[in-house]
Amino acid sequence: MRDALVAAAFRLFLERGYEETTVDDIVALAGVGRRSFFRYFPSKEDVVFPDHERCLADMTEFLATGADDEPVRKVCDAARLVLLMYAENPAFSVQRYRLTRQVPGLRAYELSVVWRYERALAGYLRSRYAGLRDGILRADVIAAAVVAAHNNALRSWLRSDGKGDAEAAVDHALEHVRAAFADEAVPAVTGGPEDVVVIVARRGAPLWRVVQEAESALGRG
Amino acid sequence: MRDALVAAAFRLFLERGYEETTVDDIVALAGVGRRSFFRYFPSKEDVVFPDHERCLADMTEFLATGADDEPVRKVCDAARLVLLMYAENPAFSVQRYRLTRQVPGLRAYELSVVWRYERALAGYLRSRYAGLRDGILRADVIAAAVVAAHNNALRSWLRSDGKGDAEAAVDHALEHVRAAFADEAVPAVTGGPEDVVVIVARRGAPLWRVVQEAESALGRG
DNA sequence: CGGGCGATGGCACTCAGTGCACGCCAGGCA
DNA sequence: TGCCTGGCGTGCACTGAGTGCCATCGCCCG
Repeated sequence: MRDALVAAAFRLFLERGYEETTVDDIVALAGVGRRSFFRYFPSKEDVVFPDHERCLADMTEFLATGADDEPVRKVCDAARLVLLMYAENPAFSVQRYRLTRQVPGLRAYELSVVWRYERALAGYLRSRYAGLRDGILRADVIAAAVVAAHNNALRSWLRSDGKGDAEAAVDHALEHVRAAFADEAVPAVTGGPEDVVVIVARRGAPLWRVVQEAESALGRG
Repeated sequence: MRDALVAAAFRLFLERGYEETTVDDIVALAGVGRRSFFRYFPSKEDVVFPDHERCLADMTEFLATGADDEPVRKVCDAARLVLLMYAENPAFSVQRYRLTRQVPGLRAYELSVVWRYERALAGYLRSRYAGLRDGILRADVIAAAVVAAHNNALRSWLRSDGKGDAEAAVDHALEHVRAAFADEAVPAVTGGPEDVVVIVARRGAPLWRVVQEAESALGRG
């Protein structure tokens, strides 16, 4: 029933546009009652994002379990869960991307979905950084940066119709964030002509990590 | 007329809640026709954010003019414009904050407003970083981080009913971001005590630049 | 004084979303 | 077998946001 409604909805959305399709059209095509639509989807927008609720639950569970000695790495891995959901069904994801790009209402809805992911990441980081000076600020900024990097890579993959290696692109983007905010060492990547690199490491950081970051910052990693 | 509608709307929103107030109620209190409401505000949500359109225009203009030798500093200053708008009218801002916190629809709308600010910042940074390796990625991440830091400080100020120094809080938050992503030097600010610093400089870098970067990294710039 | 003209108001309409009650069907029980 | 019950789907009527269209009114200009 759910799947039938999603299928009917997307057929019509792609055929004649989102705003030009009414809920009555969808239920007529799916052969079900109008009232049933709103049983399965609280709003017309929800039918466009049928799998985010599950993915958000997965992310929350992921953040609540397992090792977490490196919070930044953990939230990067959590973000990758979202990419996996998109990559599960590239054709569907690309179609939805085109739809959300040209329908302001859907873009706004997507923002609220992304916001919930970001709050999940930030909530995890806040608890991990509790007690640190500016821990909450740091948590919010890192969560925002991770989401931005992930979405940057995801969108460029979607724009290329799902061709190319999405995972590699996301890994590359997240690596930038991880590098800028890593919990152990912070390689300084500057924007201008990069003839000077400064690396600052905490006392107590494993030497091999410092060496690794140095090599990476110097482009010889 | 605009102001009258905003005043009437907020009186009712605070009195009996946002969702419990219809547009008919607002126009009845303001003594104008229902059709005129939608002339001034495209939707019921817009009446809650009557000044963001102007602020966004101000920000866009600010980014398009003046010096821009340090892009990160520039976008931080642009973000401060938003704070100024909030600080112009603390009582109103606090009321609106309480409203948006408890009405999901308004929160979603606010997200789309924030998103437009973020895209303005990112667009500026994208043009400044054009040509750099991963320039677009860097632009998006920095814009997201700046917005997150700004909002973190802004919200904690709003939560305290507009007491305290909002500008100082935002300056502090933005300084974290500026430090992490500065265009010239990138001091690595981590959460803990930074009592050891390792400096690596590329062969061929001017010595004065190395000294400069080191001082900056050590927070003595 | 008459003719635009821009701002306002009224009216009817579409469509999303909701509350309510009815019908249907499956399963437990005497 | 007949009955009760609880959940699921459905039809219906209603509210309220948002829109298109046209009438109206005040105002400036020739």
